[in-house]
Amino acid sequence: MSALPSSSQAPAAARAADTLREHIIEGQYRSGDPLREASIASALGVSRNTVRESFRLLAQDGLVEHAPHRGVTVRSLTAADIEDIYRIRRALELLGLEAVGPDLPLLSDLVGQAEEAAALGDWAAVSTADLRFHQTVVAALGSPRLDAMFQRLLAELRLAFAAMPDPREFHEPYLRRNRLLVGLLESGDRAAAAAELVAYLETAERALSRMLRWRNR
Amino acid sequence: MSALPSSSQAPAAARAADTLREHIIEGQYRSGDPLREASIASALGVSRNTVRESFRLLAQDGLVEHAPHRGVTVRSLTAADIEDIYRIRRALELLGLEAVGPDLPLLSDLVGQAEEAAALGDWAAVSTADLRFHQTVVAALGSPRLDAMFQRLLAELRLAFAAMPDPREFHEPYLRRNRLLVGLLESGDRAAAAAELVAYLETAERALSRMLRWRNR
DNA sequence: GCATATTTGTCCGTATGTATA
DNA sequence: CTATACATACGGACAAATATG
Repeated sequence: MSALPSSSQAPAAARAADTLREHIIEGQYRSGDPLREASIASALGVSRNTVRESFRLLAQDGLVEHAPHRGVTVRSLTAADIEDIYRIRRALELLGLEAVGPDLPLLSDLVGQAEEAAALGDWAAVSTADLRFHQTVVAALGSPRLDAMFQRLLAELRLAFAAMPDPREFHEPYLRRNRLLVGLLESGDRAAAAAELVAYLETAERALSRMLRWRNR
Repeated sequence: MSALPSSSQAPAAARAADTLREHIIEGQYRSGDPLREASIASALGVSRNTVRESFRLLAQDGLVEHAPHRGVTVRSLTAADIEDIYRIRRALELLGLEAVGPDLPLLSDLVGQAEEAAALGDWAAVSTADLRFHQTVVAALGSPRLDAMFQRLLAELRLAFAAMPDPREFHEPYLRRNRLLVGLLESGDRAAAAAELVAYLETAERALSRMLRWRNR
């Protein structure tokens, strides 16, 4: 499933990419912000060459954009991006739902993790557990390539999550919905589970595109 | 639709990646072959830094693998890879087929290009036109992300194509099948078109996995 | 539109660590 | 186990493109 942080003995470029990825996901840079090679190099204590390599890695995740001679900027999502992402989510997660079987306890456990994080008010952790939940649904399809693609997709989504003004208001409703979804799956009611998933995605997409429209004036 | 070669004034890393991509696709390196930074740098007349950056770009296409402290090697596909790729092709191209409409003349034109290339015995060009044909089918879905993913998928496939002993025997049958497919679409018989596409993919997958099994002892 | 400052693009030399014959 | 080849990483330098006043 990857998405693991690189160990301390991993290549410097990978470690640099990890810290930058975290900073971006946590919203420490805003969409469109330029990432200057020199300042980041000195901030992370690595050379400019290493920073440039880490940029290429981040570009693979869709978290930054690279424009020749203008450097990289934090990716900024448009309304069309949100639409595209959620269209694909609907298609893939619905397919995945039909294949979910032995992973059900894992899904239930992930909802539990999200609930614990919510109790602590750690909405970043809630978000992480939520995304891992949906990644697990897709993983039921057993396709490494779809897994990788979906992971990039969710990484992009975090850009939008980071821009949400009230994380709690955004993430809290999904706790109950995911719990409900697991219940429906456990009771074997696939049709109802599918309907609930579609409704979930619909709600999230609306909230995000509303935020985007608001943010872009 | 991208996949365009970088212009001569593009960054050196991008140009180097283009050259290497072409070499790999044309089968000048065999699967598993190591790509040595130093030798490639001197061969292309660029610095090792630039070569390293180009490696990161090629990794995005899935054409090379990067192992820490062991450098990059030309990706080698397994039977599981072929299976995964064709499962996704079936799903995406069938969806795309339903959305094909105003692109029909373009599809017909691409088959024409393939036929011309075949007449000249240029099987690499036949392969390119064929892949572009299927890329166009998926493009009918109108999703930039699915387009990008599909392009990576087809780039990986070319690794297997390059390993085919007799390109003509492999590619020739698909000319007629694509022409047939366009005819069925033009006559509006979507069901028959879908069936033909599935049969096409089945044949190709079989041929490739047979080759893989033979090649790996 | 021009001159200047900033930043990226690219190369080189070198030192260190890692894997393998 | 040692030797060697190679990747990793740094820092400095300069050219080229872009942004800024």
